[in-house]
Amino acid sequence: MKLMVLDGNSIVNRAFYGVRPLTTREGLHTNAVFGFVNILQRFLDAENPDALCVAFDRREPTFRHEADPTYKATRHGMPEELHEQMPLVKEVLAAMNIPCYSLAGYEADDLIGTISRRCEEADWDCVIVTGDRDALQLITHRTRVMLVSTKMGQTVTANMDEAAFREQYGFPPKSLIDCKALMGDSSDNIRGVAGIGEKTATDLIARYGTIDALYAALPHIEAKPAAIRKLTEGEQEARHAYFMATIVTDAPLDFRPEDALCRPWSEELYPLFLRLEFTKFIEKYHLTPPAAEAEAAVVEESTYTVTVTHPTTDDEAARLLSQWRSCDTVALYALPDLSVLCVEWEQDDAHGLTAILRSDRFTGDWYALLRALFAPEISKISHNVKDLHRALLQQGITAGGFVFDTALAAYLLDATASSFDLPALFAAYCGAALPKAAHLAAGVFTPLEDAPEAEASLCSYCSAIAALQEVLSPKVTALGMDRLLYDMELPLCGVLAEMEVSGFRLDTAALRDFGVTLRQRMDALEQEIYALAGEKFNLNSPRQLGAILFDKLSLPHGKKTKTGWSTNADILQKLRTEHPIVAQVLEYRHLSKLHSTYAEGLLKAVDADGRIRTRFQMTATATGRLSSTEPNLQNIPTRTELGREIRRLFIPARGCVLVDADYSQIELRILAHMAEDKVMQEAFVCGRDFHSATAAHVFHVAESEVTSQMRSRAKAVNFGIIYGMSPFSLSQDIEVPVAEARDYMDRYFSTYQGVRDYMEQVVAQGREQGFVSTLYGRRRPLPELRSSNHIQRAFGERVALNMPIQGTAADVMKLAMVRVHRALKDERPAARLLMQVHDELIVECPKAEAEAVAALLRREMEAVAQLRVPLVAEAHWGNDWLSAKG
DNA sequence: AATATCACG
DNA sequence: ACGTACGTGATATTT
Repeated sequence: MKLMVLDGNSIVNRAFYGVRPLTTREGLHTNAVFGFVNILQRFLDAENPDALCVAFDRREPTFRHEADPTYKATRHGMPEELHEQMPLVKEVLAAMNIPCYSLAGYEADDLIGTISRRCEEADWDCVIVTGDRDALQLITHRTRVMLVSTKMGQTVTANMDEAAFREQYGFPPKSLIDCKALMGDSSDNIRGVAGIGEKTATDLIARYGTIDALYAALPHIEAKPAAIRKLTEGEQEARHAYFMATIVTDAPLDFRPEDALCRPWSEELYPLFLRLEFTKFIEKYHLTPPAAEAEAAVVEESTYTVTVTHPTTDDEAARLLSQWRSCDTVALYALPDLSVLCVEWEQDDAHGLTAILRSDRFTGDWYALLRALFAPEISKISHNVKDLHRALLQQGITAGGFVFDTALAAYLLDATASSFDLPALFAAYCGAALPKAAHLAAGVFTPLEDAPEAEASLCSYCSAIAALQEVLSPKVTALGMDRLLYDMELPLCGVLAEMEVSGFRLDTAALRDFGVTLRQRMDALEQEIYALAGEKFNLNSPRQLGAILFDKLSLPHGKKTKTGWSTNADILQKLRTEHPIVAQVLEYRHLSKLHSTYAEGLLKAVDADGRIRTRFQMTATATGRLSSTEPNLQNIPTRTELGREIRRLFIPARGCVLVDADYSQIELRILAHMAEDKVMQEAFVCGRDFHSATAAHVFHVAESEVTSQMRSRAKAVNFGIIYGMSPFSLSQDIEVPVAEARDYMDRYFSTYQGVRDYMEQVVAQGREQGFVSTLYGRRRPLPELRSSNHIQRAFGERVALNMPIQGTAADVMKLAMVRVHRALKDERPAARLLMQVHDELIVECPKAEAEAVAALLRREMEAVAQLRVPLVAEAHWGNDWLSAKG
């Protein structure tokens, strides 16, 4: 039999500092609980013990404190965010039916010592899980310690048994107490023998085993006279330290190993994890609501859901449509291909009327039904409205009347949430789980009548949309985000859907050729590299490359990664002069990226009509930006000559041109506006080139005197400011000493004092409010700003500086897209928006309209906002993306 | 599934 | 004494 015992305080501590801050939507900190459950689960899986328990310290003083008031006096108490999580950890353990022990006057260590001895007496094995090396003294032939530590942000464990201990220390585990008696322990504030450190102590104990033996032999031991004197003078301290460092193994604890035998988890775990928003765990362990609760839900549902109808004829549909037109709103849930629709609405105080419409069972005109349902006259709330818009557009229907989107609302409330799918939102905001998505399982909805669980889950998803809207919409209003939702995000859905459907034409033949050329050059380089290395290896494996560069060729290595020495471009760039192989590798990497991601990658995504269609994600970023996936068209190369060749292959439809418009320095302009920095605003109002103007100010020269180096450094600082840089990171970027970088920053801030004050203010306000926000009220929660971990706090500060700027720019662009779309529809209906790349829009239009469309783009983009500096957009056009960029 | 690298704004 | 810019997504390798 085997028992596992955890040092609760030690593991919770590690979890707290190891896991980034997590809070529930209510603001409850949960990172330590999360990390604790993770660690616990990991060891349960690995050890599979028969019994399990956890020991905790008490807050009151122990017998050691009574013996010595200075014991642990240098420790500071735990931070509040950690403290508030201790009861939660214990709640979790209680719900898992895992016994917890603590005892007045004793530390967790003493209980663990006692528990391990009781195990041994009962002929059980014992595994101790802790991060505290002190526990190693408890190792015996039956007791092991799993020592948890953090290496490079990764939790690693060392399995310490008698052999492993002896190998590391050179003496038996019990002698660890003797060793500590001599060297002391600074973390517990135990002094030990003055002047004896780790080295001497380990050495002496390895030779004599115990302090008793050492002191008995003291007069004639082999050691420096100074050491002997120190030992003689320090004997009393040594005896005291021995007492302090000894873990008690016979505490008066009411415990037998059988008491801790593993039992099944209780039903309380589900509601608890739901409250902590640990939906990942709920899924992983397949937790389900307690039976009583499930019953209640069924009862509630049966009184709530009055009727489910299955209209199949035009007449039935027409009756429903007229009802829906008179409704305030209807909730709508649809399968991705619109083959099944579920509508829920209220009428005359009857709740939860539900209709399920199936294209395969519908005898009337399904297309006409779609047109009518998605006309603006029916106000609809749904989840992922953009995707509905797109599905409808593919059937030739331009939808209207979407008045709410549960995913977008939840995104506005907390853009950092990990998931915005319906079950996750329902769990977080309605506190209950949605039944399994049986209606989404392949083929289930064909015989719907024979699959009642599929129909039930379909209805409950639709119901969840209605329920979520009730909860979310007042929250959105309360946080002042109505404009963001109703005037920005919702109108954008239709615009993005059209862009996704339009796609971007690609010169596929030329792309194929380009890929072949790249492949040939890669093959040649590969051979040269193997020749230089003197052997063949996998060039795409950073690990194998590292072995060649740093082991075989013994080039100087820079940074370490988790698996070896870093071989990234920064490092290789610095090694360029060391060996000819380096430049070849860099060249190979460059070609290989273009080949696999762009040549091959894009070809795989081209549709039959020669156009490539991305998907815009509206809820992916923490700042409010869009993202582009499958394929990502927001990272098409532009920085190298060869890379730009890819852009040349993005072309307009026949008879058309591409018009490309981008905002000039939008983020810096927004900074000048938000910081109300008069000097920076001035530079934008009259300045021709903002980076030169900055350089002139910072270096105290006339703008005509600015050299290209001065300008490029000023530019680096300008960008760094937006990212919340430190002198160190600036120095890395522009490759100057840290002191010089600091000097630039000092000068920058004395030039732009408004920016300096703004930066202080935005961090302070973020810390107080717990979030930062854009000009339009978009928020990002920032629990990191209150973290007691300085690395996390520093990260929070950089984010606090960046998000309002990046996010405001994203807001401006979203408004611009809605305006541009509307203006094009009104004035240039033959033109269409194709792409957005954060500060850039691409439109495809008839050749003859290029100039007019360019003017329209500039006009609409600049008119979005009236800032204290001009908002400037530039537009060019051409026969491919590269030339259209101007 | 995690890691390293590199493409973009 | 730390560890280093913000925000993304795709690919290939390795576990």
